[in-house]
Amino acid sequence: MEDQEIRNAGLKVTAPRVKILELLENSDERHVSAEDVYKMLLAANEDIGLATVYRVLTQFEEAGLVEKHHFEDGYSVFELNKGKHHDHIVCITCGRVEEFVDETIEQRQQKIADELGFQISEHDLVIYGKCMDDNCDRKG
Amino acid sequence: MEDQEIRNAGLKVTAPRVKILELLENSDERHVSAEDVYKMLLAANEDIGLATVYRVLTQFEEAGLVEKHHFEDGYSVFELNKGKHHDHIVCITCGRVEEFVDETIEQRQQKIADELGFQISEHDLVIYGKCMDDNCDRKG
DNA sequence: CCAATAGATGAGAAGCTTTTGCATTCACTC
DNA sequence: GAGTGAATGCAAAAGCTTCTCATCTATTGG
Repeated sequence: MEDQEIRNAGLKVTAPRVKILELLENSDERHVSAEDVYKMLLAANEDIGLATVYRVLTQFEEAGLVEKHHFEDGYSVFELNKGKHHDHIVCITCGRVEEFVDETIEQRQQKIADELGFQISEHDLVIYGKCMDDNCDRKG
Repeated sequence: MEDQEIRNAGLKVTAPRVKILELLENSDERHVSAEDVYKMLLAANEDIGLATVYRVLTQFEEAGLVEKHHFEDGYSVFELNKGKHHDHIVCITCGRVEEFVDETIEQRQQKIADELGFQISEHDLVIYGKCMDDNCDRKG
């Protein structure tokens, strides 16, 4: 049940929070923007304001339920925190996002951070490129 | 002379363009925002509008004179293109940016991109962490 | 089960960075 | 040096996100 997750986060169990969490858990698309969530809610006939979507997503992030990423698009995307760490590769043309994990890179990153005096607490690595998808022109 | 670089980029040699390029070349800070540039121009008693700063920086980027990065701050930063590729590690607290190059990571990235069907034409890798700088609290 | 209260919500306004429209000004060509 | 197309400054607008505030609701205790 989503209720408990929300309660554990120290938040009241309200309709918007439950609906948004359900949505994130059932969405085909793992990486969604606040606007995406808002549109999905409208499509599901839920009367939830965009401001609330932003507020709830931010609270979920603070509670560790979701992760927020910026990428180079001008807006933020959120994804359900699945516990295991992973990095992202983002298509600069169509916005497609793939996840990956590479132990070698992890280790090198750690080494570089150590050398430069950085503590990778909020670990977040993004590669940007161009994907070879057939319909790689506009987001779809 | 900056004039030739600007001319080579297919742009008219105007005061704003020369001033901004000079500024980028002489600034202590390699990674500056449009706002930073604008403020530096004001400080130098140059009467150049913010819109022009954005336009010029964008043109410089298209011409390959500078590189633009977003990082997770809400605004973009620009740096003079020094030709040699490098990646960035950014402090999520104070915004400090360090550059690094790691051949192993380069190779692994290439491999990952290949496997996932991405072509790394616009190569851009960013690590986010927390730096251990003494005055790591607010940008400065 | 109801009242009290701290917190949550919706709608719109506001904030920030970046872009655009337009009249004026300027760099380059002849 | 005049003509022309590009460049500039200003203000307005756009796009994403946050804030304000009056209203409403989940939770707690009686």
